[in-house]
Amino acid sequence: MVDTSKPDSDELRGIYLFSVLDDEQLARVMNTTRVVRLAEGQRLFDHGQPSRHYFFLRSGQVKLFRSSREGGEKVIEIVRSGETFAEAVMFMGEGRGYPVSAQAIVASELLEFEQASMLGVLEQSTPTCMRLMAGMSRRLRQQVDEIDRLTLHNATYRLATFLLQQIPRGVLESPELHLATPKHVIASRLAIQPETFSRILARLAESGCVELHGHSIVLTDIEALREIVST
Amino acid sequence: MVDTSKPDSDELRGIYLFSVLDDEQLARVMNTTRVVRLAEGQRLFDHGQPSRHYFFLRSGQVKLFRSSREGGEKVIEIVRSGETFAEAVMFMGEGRGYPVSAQAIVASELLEFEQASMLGVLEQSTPTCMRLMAGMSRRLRQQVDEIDRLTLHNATYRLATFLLQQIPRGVLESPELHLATPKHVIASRLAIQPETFSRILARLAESGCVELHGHSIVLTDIEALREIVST
DNA sequence: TTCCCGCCTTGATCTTGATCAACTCGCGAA
DNA sequence: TTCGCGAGTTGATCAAGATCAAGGCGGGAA
Repeated sequence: MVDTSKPDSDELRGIYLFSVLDDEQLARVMNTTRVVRLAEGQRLFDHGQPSRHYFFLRSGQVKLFRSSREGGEKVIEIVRSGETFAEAVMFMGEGRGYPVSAQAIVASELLEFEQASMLGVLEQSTPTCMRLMAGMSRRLRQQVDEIDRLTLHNATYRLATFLLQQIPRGVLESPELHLATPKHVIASRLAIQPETFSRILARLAESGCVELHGHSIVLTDIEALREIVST
Repeated sequence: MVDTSKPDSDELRGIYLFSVLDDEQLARVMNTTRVVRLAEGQRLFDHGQPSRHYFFLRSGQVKLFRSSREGGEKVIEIVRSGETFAEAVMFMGEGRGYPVSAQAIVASELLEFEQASMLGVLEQSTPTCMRLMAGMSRRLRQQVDEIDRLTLHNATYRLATFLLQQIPRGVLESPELHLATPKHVIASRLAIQPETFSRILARLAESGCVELHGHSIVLTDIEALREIVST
């Protein structure tokens, strides 16, 4: 059961970014920490809005996205519980604001931290700097992978890649995936229209790669999916 | 005239990332620094290759790109003289290697630094950590912008955005741009095929936005370009 | 100077995925 | 239970941009 109250130091130290802070540093972070609850569909922040906080998702699901004037929407990332986000924004001050918008996909509970206090802590804790840099570096690489997929590969490839990534660690054959996220959100994450998403999935089922049961998908032929991805 | 020999401490301190190091730290960096010269078309490193160095481009031009099995190529970034690159790779160890390939577009001269020595320096210099994090944060935001353009906007929008970004600081009207880079490389940077790139440029000329003179482009109607971008 | 090669352009056609439209299904509320 | 609505599916058509093909042009080498 997830705690729905003020965080204690144990919970904070369980967050990778804070795991090496001493008591005094942790206290500084904790002083400016708030619990935030979002209803389904509720916005946390908007693209361009001055950024003063970063977040840890205790429970629920949050999407980070960009929207265009014409009503288009591209999901940049689906944040899952146990992850932090918007930490990297800290270093641009309030300059250009958040680079994306954030909205709860389902009712969610978050911890909100102040950038200012963290900056002070970073000055003192080199190991924490290293942790933060490692995280940013990983995300940078993921973004390059994303651009690669978007420009060098088609929609079927992207969907197959996504499905393979969803396989839980350790499962070797015919895993059953439960989509905890509405399909149209996943479609946007993959830069595919919902109709096309549905059609491609149907085609994969047709060819025997997968079996569809509503929100659950059985990958009946992983090798075939790997084949699509390695082309 | 650019120095073609071993760098001195003045040159290194001119590099933003090193600008706040003390003499001893700078010496450590300098000890493992090499000068690298690349002929036009020469590779510096390949995607996936174990990463032990990062670089500063003294002169010339280098492209960072991804390629697909089918021969497709997407330019992720065009590095210009005075810029550093591959610094962010430092934190993943030699884990998955360079996330992109690097190749000289024209004959280039670079400084090559060892990641290992820099990691040691970072442990000691919090201000340098801050600089590095700021740089990574900026790049992260640029990548989000890139994904936004690729998924939410069409090729004409991307090209117009590119042209507007090329306007030198301070120039207000009808600037003349000199493309220092082959058009097919710019096309790849924008995820457009060379033919389409050429056609769109022709259409912009047709409609009076720009005037084409080989590698030089006069933006005769900046407002019209802004209009395209703000749609 | 001439030749040649690679970059660029232009034209014709094709393909992927978007768009428009209609319908089904399942679920929550009254 | 029925209603209504949003998500998802399926079908028909469309359009942006890719691909295939054929020159033109310009710069470097001999």
